[in-house]
Amino acid sequence: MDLLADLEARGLIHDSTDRVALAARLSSGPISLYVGFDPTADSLHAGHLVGQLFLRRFQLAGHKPFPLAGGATGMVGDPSGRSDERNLLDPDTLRYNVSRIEVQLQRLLDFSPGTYQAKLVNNADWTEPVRLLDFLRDVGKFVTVNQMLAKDSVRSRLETDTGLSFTEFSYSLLQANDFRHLYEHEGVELQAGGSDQWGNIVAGVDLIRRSVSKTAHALTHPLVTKADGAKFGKSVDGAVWLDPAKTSPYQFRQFWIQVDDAMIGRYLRMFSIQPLAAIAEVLGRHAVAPERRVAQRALADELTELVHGTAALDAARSATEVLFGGDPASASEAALAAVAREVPSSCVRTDELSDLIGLLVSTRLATSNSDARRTLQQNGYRANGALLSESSQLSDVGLVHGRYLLLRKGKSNYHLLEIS
RNA sequence: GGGUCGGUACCCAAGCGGCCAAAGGGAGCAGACUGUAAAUCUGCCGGCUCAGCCUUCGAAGGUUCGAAUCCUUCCCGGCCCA
Repeated sequence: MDLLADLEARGLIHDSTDRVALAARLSSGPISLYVGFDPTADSLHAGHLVGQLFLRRFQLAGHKPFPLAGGATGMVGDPSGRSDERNLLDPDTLRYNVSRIEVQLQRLLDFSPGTYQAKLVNNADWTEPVRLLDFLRDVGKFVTVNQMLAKDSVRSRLETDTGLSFTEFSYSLLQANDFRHLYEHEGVELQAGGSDQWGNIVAGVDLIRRSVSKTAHALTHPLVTKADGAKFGKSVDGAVWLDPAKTSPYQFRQFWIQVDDAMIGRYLRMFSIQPLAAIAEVLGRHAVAPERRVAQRALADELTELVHGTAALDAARSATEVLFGGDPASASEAALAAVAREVPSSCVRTDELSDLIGLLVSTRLATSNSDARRTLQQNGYRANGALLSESSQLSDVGLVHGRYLLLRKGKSNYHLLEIS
């Protein structure tokens, strides 16, 4: 099965420029391609994985991937898919964000020397030196405002009260210039991205055709959604980040384990780099006994290892065994140490145990004293597996290994206390 | 600038002098059933030293025994006119 057919079967193709021409180009030999990531935050999130894995899939097929950090485009703000003007981030924040994202962009790809060696680029490198007048002559002259106004992202914004600033209006020119720059200096012939990027990508294809009379290709994937159509990549606590300091490997893995049955097949095809036949086999086993969550576990393990590494995956798994396995009171010391690294934890003195309500609030298992009381009345808390009530004394609960107290709210909210 | 309608808890949205911490829906939290799923059902969903008390209904003043509800001024938004 060739690469395009594989991507198609995985539900990863939303749109492309001339499909026949692209297929012909891909089969004629290695191609260089890029996917851009703007530094809107100091970490990428789960949704970005589709784009990152796009590069990975091409690299595995022998092509050369260019992950791009949007140091320049991030300064301007992409209006695509937004109903209002973005707040500009200050340059220091952007530089910091770029530095964080670059670390993540290097994780999933092979950077060792070879024909398909990945190369990290930052569009600030070639955009910042460009002089305004040169830009207007070398880029602006090849683009008509008529076309730009026709784009959905622009047109929808023209009808709003806030409008669209010239800054954001210009965004697609910068991205188009990126594509042309990479085409001319790195031989990049294909740009991929989410379906919301179609207009920006095609702007680059057009610019390349008009200014240097060459053919470049565009390929977009559908944006990932949840079963209810809600935005993907958000968990209870917010976005699912790739930065382990923001979303721990344990939480990251849990996010995938908790995926609906209704979506797991689709996600597995979109996110797993396993062959489709292997995925079909996993889904087959899952269908026989869905309660075992075979498919969710397979996806969770694969992605956790890919993003956080084998050691982090092992730690997350052993933490999971304690938290969702049997009695936490019988967990080994090593397993509890793993739990401590993966779920929120804190150290308290013995005398602090007497203030149950206060402790529930300070561990963030309750948002206020009232909330703590309510949840206690509703049998929402357990300590080392024992149900707590308003009159419970934590000092009466036996510590595990003489110093651990595992607090749990509901089914999957934990906080580990280490008593000193 | 004139007119007019509106600003209520995380969001939408009732209430229009006491029965209002404020209907209803959504989101969220807990419980039941399950499979760390979905659906369904139940409870909760401002705060507190919790049978009670305190602070809220754009802001500040005022009328009243009593105001989210009436009056004044101001701020913000929709629509119409200029």
